[in-house]
Amino acid sequence: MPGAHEATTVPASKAVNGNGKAKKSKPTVKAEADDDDDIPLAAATKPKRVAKKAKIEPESDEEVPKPKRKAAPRKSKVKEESDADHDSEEDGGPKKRKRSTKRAKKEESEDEVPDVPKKKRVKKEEDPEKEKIRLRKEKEKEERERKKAEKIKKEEEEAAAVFRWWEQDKKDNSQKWTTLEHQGVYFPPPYEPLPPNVKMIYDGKTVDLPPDSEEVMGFYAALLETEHAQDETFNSNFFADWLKVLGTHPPRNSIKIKAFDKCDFRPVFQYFEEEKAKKKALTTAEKKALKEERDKIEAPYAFCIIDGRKEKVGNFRIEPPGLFRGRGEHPRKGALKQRVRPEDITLNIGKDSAIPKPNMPGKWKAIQHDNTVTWLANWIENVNQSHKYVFLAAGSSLKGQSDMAKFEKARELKDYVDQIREDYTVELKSKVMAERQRATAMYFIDKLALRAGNEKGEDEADTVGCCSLRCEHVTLEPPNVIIFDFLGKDSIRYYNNPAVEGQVFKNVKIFKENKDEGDPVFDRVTTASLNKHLNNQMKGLTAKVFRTYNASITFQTLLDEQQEKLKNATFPEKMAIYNAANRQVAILCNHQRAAPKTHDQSMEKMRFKIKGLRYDRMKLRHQLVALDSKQYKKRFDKEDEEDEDSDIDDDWIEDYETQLEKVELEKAMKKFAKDNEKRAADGQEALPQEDLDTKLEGIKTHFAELAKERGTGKAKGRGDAEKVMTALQKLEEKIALQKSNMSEKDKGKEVALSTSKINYLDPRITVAWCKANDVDVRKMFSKTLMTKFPWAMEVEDDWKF
DNA sequence: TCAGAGACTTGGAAGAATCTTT
DNA sequence: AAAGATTCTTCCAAGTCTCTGA
Repeated sequence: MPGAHEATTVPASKAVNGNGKAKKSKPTVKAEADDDDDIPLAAATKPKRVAKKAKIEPESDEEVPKPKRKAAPRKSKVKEESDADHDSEEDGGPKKRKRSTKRAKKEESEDEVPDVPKKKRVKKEEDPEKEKIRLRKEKEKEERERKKAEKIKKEEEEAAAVFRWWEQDKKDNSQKWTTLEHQGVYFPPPYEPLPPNVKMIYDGKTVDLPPDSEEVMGFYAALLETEHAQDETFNSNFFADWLKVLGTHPPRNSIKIKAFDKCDFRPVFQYFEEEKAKKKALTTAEKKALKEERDKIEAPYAFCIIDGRKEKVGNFRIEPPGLFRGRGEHPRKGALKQRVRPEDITLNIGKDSAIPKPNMPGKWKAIQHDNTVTWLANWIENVNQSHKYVFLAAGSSLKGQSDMAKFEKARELKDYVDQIREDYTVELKSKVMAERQRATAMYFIDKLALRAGNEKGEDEADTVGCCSLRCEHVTLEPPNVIIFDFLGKDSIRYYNNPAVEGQVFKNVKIFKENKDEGDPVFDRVTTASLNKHLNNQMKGLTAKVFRTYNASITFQTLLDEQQEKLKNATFPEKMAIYNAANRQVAILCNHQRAAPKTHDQSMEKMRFKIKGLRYDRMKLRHQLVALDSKQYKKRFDKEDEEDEDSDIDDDWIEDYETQLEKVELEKAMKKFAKDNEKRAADGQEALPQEDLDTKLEGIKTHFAELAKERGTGKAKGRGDAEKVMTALQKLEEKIALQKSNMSEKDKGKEVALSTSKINYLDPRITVAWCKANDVDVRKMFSKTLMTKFPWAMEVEDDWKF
C-alpha cells in the first residue's frame, strides 16, 4: 500500500547529505539486451560483478561535462496574431452566458430584501435603566450576528455568481479563451528615498547614497536579522551586485565602498523597524482605511473579462525589486532582483480589447493575442532568466477546469494501476538494464510518492528527485531496507528507510556497483523516457499523476476505514479523524514545515493544563474514598493511579492550590468591582462590602480545607458517590482527549497539511465525507479553498475517488 | 534528437487576519 | 483592549512536463 513507509521528518539542517555536486559527466554502465542478468538474480549476482566490470567502458568521450549553464537571456518570441478566424465559431456562447449570469445575480439580490427588517425585536420590561443596557447589549450581539450572516451571504452570492463550467459540455482544450480583456499588471510604487538623517555607515563614516544605490542597500539592511544575512553566498552575491550599482551611482560624499565587513547597515535596519512599529501602532480603523485605499487603486487590475465573464486575476501585482531569496544552497541567492518595467512585459490579450496603459512610465515590450495559453502577462526575471507569468486566480474557471482534469486523470489511473504494477514488477527482472532501471524508478515513484526528478543546472541548488538520485542518496541495509537521504524540492530533506521488495533491493545494489557516490543511480532513465513509457501505458500518464493518485486514494481509504468511529462522533472527533488522514498523506508526500516558534511553549501549557485536570481527578478519587471506599477499590487500581500521578506531589499541590486560590480571589474581587460599576451605571446603589468579604472568606475556607486534606489520600465528599463517579468518568474522557490532542499536535509539528489539501487531495472526497458525516464543509475548507473548489461542492455523499 | 524555451503546478515561508487569552 | 497564538492568504521560488526549432 502506498503510504506504508513513513518519511521520517528530520530538520534539513541536520541532514548529512552528500555535499558533493552532481557529477555531470555520465557514467557509462553498459548493460544491454545481451546482458545476462536476467537469469535468476540471486544466482547471477556474483559472477555478474565480474562480468559487469568488463562491461564498464567509456561509452563515449564526448559525454564530458555538458555545458549546463542556461543560455543567456534571449529575445522571447512573440507569437503572430493568427487566431482571429477561430473566434467566430463560439461567438454566440459568451453573450448568452453573460446574460444568464446577470439574471442570476438579480434574483439573488431580490431574495435578500425581505430578510433585512426582521432584526428589531423590542422587549418591554420593568427597570428602564437595566433595560437600556440589556437593549444595547442585545443590539451589539445582533449587530455581530448580522455581520456574520452578511459575510456568509456575500460568500454565497459570490459562489452563485460563479460560472458553472462543470455543467457544460467539455470543449476543445487547446483553445483557452475566445475574448479576453484586462487592465494589464500593477507596478509597485517607485522607490522613496530614506529621510536624510537615516544613513548607513562605512568604516565609521556616514555614507550619502543616491536613491538607486540606497535602495539596494536598503534591501539588504531590511534582512539584517534574518538567516540570509548570516549566509556567505547571500552576502557575497548581494555585495557584488550592489557594487555594480554603486559603480554608476556612487556615494555623494565621495566615500569608496570596498569591503563588505566595513559596512554598517544597522541604522537603516533600525529605521525600518521603527517604521514597522509605527504601522503596527495604527488603530484598526486607520489600517482599514489604508487597506481600502490600496484596494481601490488595485481594483481594476484584480479582474479580467474572459469570454464575457468577469473573473479574478491571480498575481497582478508585479514583484517588487529585492534580493533573490533562493532556497537551500542556491548559488545565486542574494543577487539583486531588478525592478520590472513595462519594457520587460509582454501582454497577452484579446484581439479586440483595448490595450491598457501601464501605471508607470514606459511602453509594453510586446502585445500578443494567443488564446492557446492562459496567461495575461509575462516577463523574464533577471537573476535566473526564469519566466514569470500573471495567471488567473485559483478560483477561476480556467484553473478550476485544469484542476478537475488533474484529479480525473488521477482517477483514471485506478483502472490501469494494477496492470502497471504488474508490468513493472515483471520488468524489475528485465534483462535490459534500461527497463530494469525504469521499473525500479517506477516502483519508488509509486510506493514512496517520489517526484520525477528532472535534471538540474549547475546554477541551481543541488536537489534531486527519483530519476536524478545519486548513489550517495541511497544506502542499502540488508536484507531489504533502503535508506533514502537526499534533499528534494525546496531543499527539504527526504529521509526514509522503507523495506522494499527483494528484487528492488537487488536492483539498486546492481545499479550502484562500480559507481562513485556522485554518479546517478538510474543512468539509463530520464524523466522524459520514463514519462514516455507511462504515456504508452495510459494516455496522459506522467510521474506526477502517481503522486496525485496515491495521495487521494490513501486519503479516501483512510477515511473509509474510520467510518465506524464516525457514527456518534462529536465535531472535534470528526475533525481529528479527518486531520489524521490528511496528515498521513502529508507524511507520504513529505510535506514539511518549520515547527511553529511557539510550539514548545504551547506544549508546556497543555502539559500544565492536563496536570491540573489530573489534580482534579485525584481530588474526585479522594472524595470517592471518603464516600464509598468499596466502590473506589472496585474501580481503581491504586498502583496505576499513583504511578501516573507520581508527579503530583505535596509540594506541587501546595503550589498549585495557592495559585488557584489567588486566581479565585482575584476573580471574585473583579467580579464584585464590575458588578458595582454596572450598578452605578444603572443608578443602583453599590453592593455592600460584606458581600465580597463573605465570598472571599468562603474561598479561603475552601482552600484551607484542601490544605488539610493534602497528603491524607481522602477528600471531603461533595455530593453522593454516584455523582462523583459520573464526574470522574467525564474527567477521564476529558483527560484522554487532551492527551491525544497533545500528542497529535506534537507529532504534527513539522508536517504541513495545507500543501496536500490544496494540491493532492481531490476536494470531492472532502465534500462527500462532510455530507455523509453531517459536517459543514466550511469547517474543513478555508474561504480560499471554497472558492478554489466550486466544482466539487455538489457531489453526493456517497461519491468516492 | 535533444536542449532549452515555455507554460503551468506545487511548495514553504512571511505577512496579514482572526481567534483566544489575559 | 492588548497581547499572544493560530489560521489563512500572499508571495514567489522551484518543481513538472510539453513544445519547438536547430
